[in-house]
Amino acid sequence: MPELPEVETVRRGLAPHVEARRVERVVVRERNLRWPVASELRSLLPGATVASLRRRGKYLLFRTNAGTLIAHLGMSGSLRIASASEPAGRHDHVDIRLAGGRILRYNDPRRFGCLLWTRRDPAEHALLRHLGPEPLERELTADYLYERSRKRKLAVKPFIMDSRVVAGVGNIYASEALFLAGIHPARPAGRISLPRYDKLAGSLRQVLAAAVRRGGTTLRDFVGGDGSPGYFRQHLQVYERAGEPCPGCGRKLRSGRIGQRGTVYCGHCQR
DNA sequence: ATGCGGACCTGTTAGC
DNA sequence: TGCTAACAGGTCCGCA
Repeated sequence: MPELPEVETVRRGLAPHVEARRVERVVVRERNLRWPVASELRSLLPGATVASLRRRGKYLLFRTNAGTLIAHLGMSGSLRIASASEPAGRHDHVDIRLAGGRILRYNDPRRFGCLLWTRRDPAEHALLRHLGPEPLERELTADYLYERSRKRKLAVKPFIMDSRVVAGVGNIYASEALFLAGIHPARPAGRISLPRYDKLAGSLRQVLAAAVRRGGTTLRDFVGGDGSPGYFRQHLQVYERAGEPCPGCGRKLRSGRIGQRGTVYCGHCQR
């Protein structure tokens, strides 16, 4: 479900509901996520007040006066605001009840997500420490991508999906950005010129920003913090469009597996 | 250091 | 209609 634009959409939807709000109670129904749900959610979070909700890559950071809740939605996770009267359903693993009566509810069928805790600067947490630059910030430059890719034989698609290289880029937006930049997804990262990385950095920024503006991409059931779906799906150029005509040249879009992930591309427009 | 495959889970869909 | 296999938006870990 969630890549950077979806996580940012969730953050924007949730922020007004959680910021400056005190946590009253936490109910953990299923501890077994990717890692066990941090015990601090029950020992330290109740009574704490959320100061801010930030995002780093695909991680959501709920900063409180007692520490920071680090949340990742994995592949199928969601966080939404529920009313106190809504009964918990299947896969509703954690409820965080807020002052005012509403509930921040974590649901995750596949349980690839996580809810962790740190009392220190979250940027220094082991999971965040090695994250690459934010693609929507100025720190992601063509020079940076060019330097990091030298001598790398890895295909460019898994290269830009590596969170240590760039934070927050998943399968959908990697596919889309490479199409926009006219770069073949299987091309070795180290065999791409500086000008082409300039194009790619621009394409990444463009596609991610456009997706954020439209509330992300809803493939199955993604909904933002306010419950509405994302509307970027209809703007996808190649993802989910294998066999359809390329928007650029009209030839059939091809599909294959690159770096163990399904990949759609145009064999003519992308080199 | 790099790159690959496996692992964690459930749900949906395609194919027989 | 029903069973099975493949695949799905993520990413860490261990091994070669």
